[in-house]
Amino acid sequence: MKYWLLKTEPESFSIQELQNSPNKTTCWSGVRNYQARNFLRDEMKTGDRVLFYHSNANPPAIVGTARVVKEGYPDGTALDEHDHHWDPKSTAENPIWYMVDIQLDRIFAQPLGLDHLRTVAALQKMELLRKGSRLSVQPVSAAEFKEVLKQAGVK
DNA sequence: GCCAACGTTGGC
DNA sequence: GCCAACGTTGGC
Repeated sequence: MKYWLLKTEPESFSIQELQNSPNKTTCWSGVRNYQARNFLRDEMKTGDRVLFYHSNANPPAIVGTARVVKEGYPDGTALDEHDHHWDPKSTAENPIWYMVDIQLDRIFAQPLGLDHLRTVAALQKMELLRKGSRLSVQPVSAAEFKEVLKQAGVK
């Protein structure tokens, strides 16, 4: 099993919206970065655990966890010319962009803000904390995932 | 709103 | 293949 961190701007799609989604499940569409695409298409597997991160938020924070419930498949929003994420280079025969489905696991009682995460020794190597880190789908080590749960008070 | 850090594009 | 210009991300 692998561990991941997914970023989202809560104004775009928040963990509360995930909780209110049917089956607390959503497709993770709209990723338009090749490195992130490769993780979605090739490496994320059913059952993998996900840290859910709110970027451009007050404060920016890890706000909960989810699980991968469907592995990589073509992102339909890339094929819809009326969609904001439409990409004319992507076709049904040759899709460029991929997504997975995730299901909410839990919302943390206390969000773990960036400033707090930076103080945790065991998390100093997290990609999220690296200056200039922009990747919206990031691998997380098992030790880091475990530490985040510990910081969140999850047993 | 600012701006540093990145990724992408396209001329050459 | 280089790299300047441009667009985007995201903390602050």
